[in-house]
Amino acid sequence: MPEQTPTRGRPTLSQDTLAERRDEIASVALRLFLSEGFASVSMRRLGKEVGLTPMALYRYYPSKLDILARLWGYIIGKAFDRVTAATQGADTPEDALSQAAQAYVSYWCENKDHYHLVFMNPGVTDTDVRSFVGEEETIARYDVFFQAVAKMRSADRMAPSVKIATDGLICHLHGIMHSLITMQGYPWTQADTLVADAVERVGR
Amino acid sequence: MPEQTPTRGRPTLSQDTLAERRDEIASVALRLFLSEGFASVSMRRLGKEVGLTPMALYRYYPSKLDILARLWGYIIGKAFDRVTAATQGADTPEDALSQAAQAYVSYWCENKDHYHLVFMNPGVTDTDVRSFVGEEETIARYDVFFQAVAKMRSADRMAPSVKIATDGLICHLHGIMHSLITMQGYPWTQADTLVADAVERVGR
DNA sequence: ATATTAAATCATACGCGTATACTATTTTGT
DNA sequence: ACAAAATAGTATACGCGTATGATTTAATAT
Repeated sequence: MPEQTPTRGRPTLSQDTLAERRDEIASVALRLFLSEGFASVSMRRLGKEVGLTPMALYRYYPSKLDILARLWGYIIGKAFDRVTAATQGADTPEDALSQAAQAYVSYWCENKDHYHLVFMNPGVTDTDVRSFVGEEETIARYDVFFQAVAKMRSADRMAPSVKIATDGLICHLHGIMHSLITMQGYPWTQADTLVADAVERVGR
Repeated sequence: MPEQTPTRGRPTLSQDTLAERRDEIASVALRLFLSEGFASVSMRRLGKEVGLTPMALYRYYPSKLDILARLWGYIIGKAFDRVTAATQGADTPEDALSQAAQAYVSYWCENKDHYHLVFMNPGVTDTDVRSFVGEEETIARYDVFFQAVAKMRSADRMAPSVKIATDGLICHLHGIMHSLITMQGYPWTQADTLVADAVERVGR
């Protein structure tokens, strides 16, 4: 039953205009969320800035959180732009991985607001995150780390040991970010030392 | 200027009754938050269960989040009860650390709701967290890990290398928990493998 | 006794995200 | 031209956390 379009009645918005308006909303939202914080920007406010009634926004996104989710890809993209840039100047595989890790962690630590937007969000449910992490595009970004680890070990990128080591490293880096950002009262060792330590381990 | 108490007017609640009612509220809140989730339990509902007007709760806690913060110590305590119990049966320092790490991570992974309550909370600000992590009692709990690492290396618990290694380990474990719990769509290596990997590294 | 004072408590109200029910718009079939 | 139909958009309302101001309570000074 291929859900055929009805012959009468107002037609749905074209995919183009739908996408266009979603983009418009997302770009305004990005600006506002970054400058004033996710929680502080209300749907009423966002609607006003975009030129829509608050409820009209729901024609384009099912919830406020979904608007945020749309920005994840963009923000993660920015983080990885810095990561890949950092690997360019490296002359050894070890150095490349080290640079990548430092760049990744320092991006999020320097942009705590981005970190909160992506990793620490209010009421982000499993399915929400799944829809974001599940995006091929986003997963693909993390391949930089797999490549770097594989090259460093002159192993195949698909080798099980590379998978374990890289998953471990990514978790480790996330843990450093998460701990240092969210538990600022604790006397942590400084980030670059922890990252260097984490990377060293991957080299066996 | 020692802020002397006025001679007229209704006296403030005694520290005892204040503490008593705070405890009463906290225990009802714990029950409800665990069974129905933090977000789903409204202050109106909590007030009704405790036998107070919603706004009367604010005489005892400045915000809903502060009620939650009061429960952090309790929940973290439960996690560490399991951690210390796990180290009892161990016969080598290596084994003790391994058991401790596995117990810590599995506690949070098995009690995702507790994890969210403590580590992933909506709108937890820096100062909020500081007030919780800053509590001597909570910080002291983490000493199990420092002790275990020190013993394994036959080093002093205060040695800088022990500090770095243990901070790194704690971050690593937090990262494993955080990543596996919040990004369930990603094909992670399973937790115990990652934890074993993390622990092995601390042993040089 | 009673007025005075300060704390405790409560009632009301605000802006939030958004569910729901309504109106407006735009198309096709007659 | 116009009725019917289906989508786009809007107005209203709900429960939320909680700020604010009014009311009640419990003590002392007269």
